[in-house]
Amino acid sequence: MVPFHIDFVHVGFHYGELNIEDIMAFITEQKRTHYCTDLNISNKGEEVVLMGWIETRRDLGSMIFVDLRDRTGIAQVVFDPKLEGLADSKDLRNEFVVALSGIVNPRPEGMTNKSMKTGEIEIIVNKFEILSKAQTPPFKISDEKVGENLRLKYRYLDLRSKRLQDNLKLRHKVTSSVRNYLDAQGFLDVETPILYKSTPEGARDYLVPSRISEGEFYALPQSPQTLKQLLMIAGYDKYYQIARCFRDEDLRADRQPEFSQIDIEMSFVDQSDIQKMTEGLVKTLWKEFRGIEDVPIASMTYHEAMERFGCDKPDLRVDIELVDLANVVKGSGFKVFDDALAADGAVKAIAVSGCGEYSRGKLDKLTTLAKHHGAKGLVWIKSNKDSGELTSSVSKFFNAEKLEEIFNTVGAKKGDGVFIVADEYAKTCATLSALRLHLAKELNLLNASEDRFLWVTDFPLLDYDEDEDRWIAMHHPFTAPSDGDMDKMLSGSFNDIRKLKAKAYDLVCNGHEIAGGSVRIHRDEVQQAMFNLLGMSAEEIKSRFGFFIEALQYGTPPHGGIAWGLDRLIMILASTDAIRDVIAFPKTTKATDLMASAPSPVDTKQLDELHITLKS
RNA sequence: GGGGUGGUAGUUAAGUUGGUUAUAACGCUGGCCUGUCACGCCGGAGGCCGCGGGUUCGAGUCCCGUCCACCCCGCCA
Repeated sequence: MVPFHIDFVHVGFHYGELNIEDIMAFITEQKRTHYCTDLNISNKGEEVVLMGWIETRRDLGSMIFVDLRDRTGIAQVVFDPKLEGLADSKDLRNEFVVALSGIVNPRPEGMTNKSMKTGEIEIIVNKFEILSKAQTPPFKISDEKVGENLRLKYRYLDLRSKRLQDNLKLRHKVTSSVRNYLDAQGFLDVETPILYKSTPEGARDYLVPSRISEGEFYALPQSPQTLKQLLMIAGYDKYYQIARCFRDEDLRADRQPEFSQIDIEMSFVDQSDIQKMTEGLVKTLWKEFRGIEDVPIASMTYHEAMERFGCDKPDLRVDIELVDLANVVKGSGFKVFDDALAADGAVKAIAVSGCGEYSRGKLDKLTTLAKHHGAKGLVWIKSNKDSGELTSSVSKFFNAEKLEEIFNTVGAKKGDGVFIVADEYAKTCATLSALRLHLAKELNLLNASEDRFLWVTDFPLLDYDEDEDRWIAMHHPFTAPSDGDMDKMLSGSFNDIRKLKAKAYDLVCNGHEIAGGSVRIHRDEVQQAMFNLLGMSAEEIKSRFGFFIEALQYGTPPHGGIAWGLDRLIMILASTDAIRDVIAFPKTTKATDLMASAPSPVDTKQLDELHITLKS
């Protein structure tokens, strides 16, 4: 007798009603022969054993149809409750778990269901057992309209849905394919620690207090960056890992606090070798999962991307580009434009078809959007779609000819709207880039049926951090400067620190950065110079990265690598726009787990062991 | 840290200028039904209108605060 005792009563039924001996007898004697969707007309007449969940039941009195669901999908099973041993079929409810045996039967003439994979057959049940009852679920598994907070709380129910099962199956297949690709090229899968060292450069770390070393902390890795470089120093040459990474920053639709990277590093290579290897992987994946032979991958420099799209990860599915108006509006006497140009800023514009008829209200909304991105305002010119007559928010300042000239310079046509931003270069770019994407979505100008890849290369080496009043690494502090800039960096003999370029590259797909990498610094004096540029004292360098600088001195091969955002990759392949849809147990935008209620308070005893006292 | 959208039955939503007992569909539940597949038919139960204040004779509705979810900015090398 197997112990079977649950001492609480659920609404509507009691678990004790189930006979555990019958249950165990059934699953001991009757092994599952098929998954639901394995079955088709060729199995006609076979006796099969299925196990799964009740998706729906249709009780017609002396005949009960049940859609049985398992990992593969759904098959219709038919009960006659008058038959011996089948009376309990009257009690079946949604999400009950059952085991059954029956005969595969072609459905009667005219009764097939073409929308179902198994719609030509049904299983006539001759024996079954309820293995587990279920409370009425808080939502129907197949209901796609249910709010996400409820689905996150009952994630294990939502995971039963076809949508999430398909996504997780896809994820499995993609990672398998990635592993096969890299394995075939001689890459070695090496695991690196999750408990590691805090390197407060870049994202905020998740910290783990040490019990044994009082007052000291581990950090969860933001990426295995230094570790994989150490593996190169150790001679492992070609490394990869599907690595879990952690960043304690605010979340977005495509950002989770813990996520997976396809982390890759290679020795004795230059940038083009890494790009070639990456392109091979893209093409392999897109062939396998999209059926596209030799998917094209464009390339442009960071500078070009900013000039043309105002963004370092442009979505090329949107056919709108930024146009520089400096030459056209220079000395126009319009203060907003003149001031921006005088302050070394920019005046740029986009032309958008279909905006010529935008109402004042809509234009005001766009102005608000522009202000949210830091611009002081938004200048618009719109063109009547019939007459082509121009109206503008700045018609007081420009005569008709000048407006016409601006309109034409931007490449606008009859019925288009032109939007102009004059501000600091970065703000101008950011605003128009956001506007470009917003309008493309609003006006359905985005060709969602194709994926557009783009390499963005030649990133600046450094970026200025206004808050901290210092230079920070644009990619990360291990990124090598471009060949021409190496000596300048070492000698400090550069005129403009902004102009130093990095051997860094991002792979962009549909406006998502799906992979990013760089050739690394492999000489310790260069690495030292880099840390110096970042304003780190000798002491800081030693305590944070001393081990790494030292390691560089023991024979470091030239090396570089790339890391893919695995979740974003799957997201694109699954055609969803939320990263939560491709992660089994995701967190909310406040980084909590609604199902398990994590994070949560802990016992004082636990805190004591960790030598931690909470403020207040 | 800032901005936006939403929160009404188990679910999804409606709820008018503040005014009787807060609606509907689905789900749940009892009954009937041999070809359903969004089964159908007849009946029933089900509400702290997110939470806390306030205004008012009267608040789901107006005001203030707060919590939660989602989207965006900052942030995310």
